[in-house]
Amino acid sequence: MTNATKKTKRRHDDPDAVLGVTRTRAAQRLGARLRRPLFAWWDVHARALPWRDARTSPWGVLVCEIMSQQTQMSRVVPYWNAWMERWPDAAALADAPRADVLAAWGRLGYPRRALRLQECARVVAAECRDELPRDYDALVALPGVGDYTASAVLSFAYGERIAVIDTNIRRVLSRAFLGEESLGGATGAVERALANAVLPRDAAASATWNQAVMELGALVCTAKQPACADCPLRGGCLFLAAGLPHLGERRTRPRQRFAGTDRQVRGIIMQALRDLPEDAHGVLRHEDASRLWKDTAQLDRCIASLDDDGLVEIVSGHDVRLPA
DNA sequence: CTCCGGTGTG
DNA sequence: CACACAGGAG
Repeated sequence: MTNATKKTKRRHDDPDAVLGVTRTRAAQRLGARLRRPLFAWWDVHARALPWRDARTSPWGVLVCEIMSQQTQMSRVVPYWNAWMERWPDAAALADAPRADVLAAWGRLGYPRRALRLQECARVVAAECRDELPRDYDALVALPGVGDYTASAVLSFAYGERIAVIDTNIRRVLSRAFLGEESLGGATGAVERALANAVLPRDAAASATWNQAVMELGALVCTAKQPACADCPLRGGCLFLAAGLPHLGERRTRPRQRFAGTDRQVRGIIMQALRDLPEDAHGVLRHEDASRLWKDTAQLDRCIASLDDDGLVEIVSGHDVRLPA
């Protein structure tokens, strides 16, 4: 899916139109006031993650962001280091066998991300002269790149002034500036407008702001147990002032259990394929696959869905292997 | 809104 | 055991 209609362009970004002039100005004033303590905190507490090295290419930043989708940074670090050494740019990744790409993805989870990353690499290599676009619409049109990832690349790799909105930033901004929890679900117009209202006007400062707010959400302003005593925003945080109302509340109803789901079964199959012995020549025979899961109907359904997703290939009718 | 992995943490 | 985690696509 590469057509431009799959993702909507950013709209409703004008804070005045969504929040009203008064609330917008109040948020801007508070944001300006909190910037200094936040940046001071960032200077001291920012984690020394490898992709924060100034020499990291925009492609390297993109790889990091894709790997980090729904995955903790600490788990990403070793994968990113090995990945960038093996495939330093889009052109290198584009030429790799899909089976190698999926195997290298290892236990990061959501292996479709690996597939999309390679599709993305092929587009960038073939259509963009191996150079990642510096344009929101072009980025968001790439496979596996949504609003968050496009914004993160523009802000962190290119230094453009754009509001980055992820789960951490939503939580921190909603708490500090609105005094309430960010409820689950899609990002609302209010949250988007708020992010734009408090984003520093200066481009360089805006990139630091995005990173610092995100880092604060990861290390201090966490979902369940925020360390308000250690927070650089405590002097102005509306959520703290209100007594942390409804701390940890979510609108989304509890997720389906993992045990017994297709996700677990698919994961087991992918793991078996990654860990196949050498003498298997990359092929998992159906007889061996059926020992991975008791419910044969579910197993076969999952193999079929993995095949549909391009994550496996079915050979000789019912054996399975990673795609070439 | 649902599906899509795997792991650290309380 | 429950739950959150630098989301994206159908």
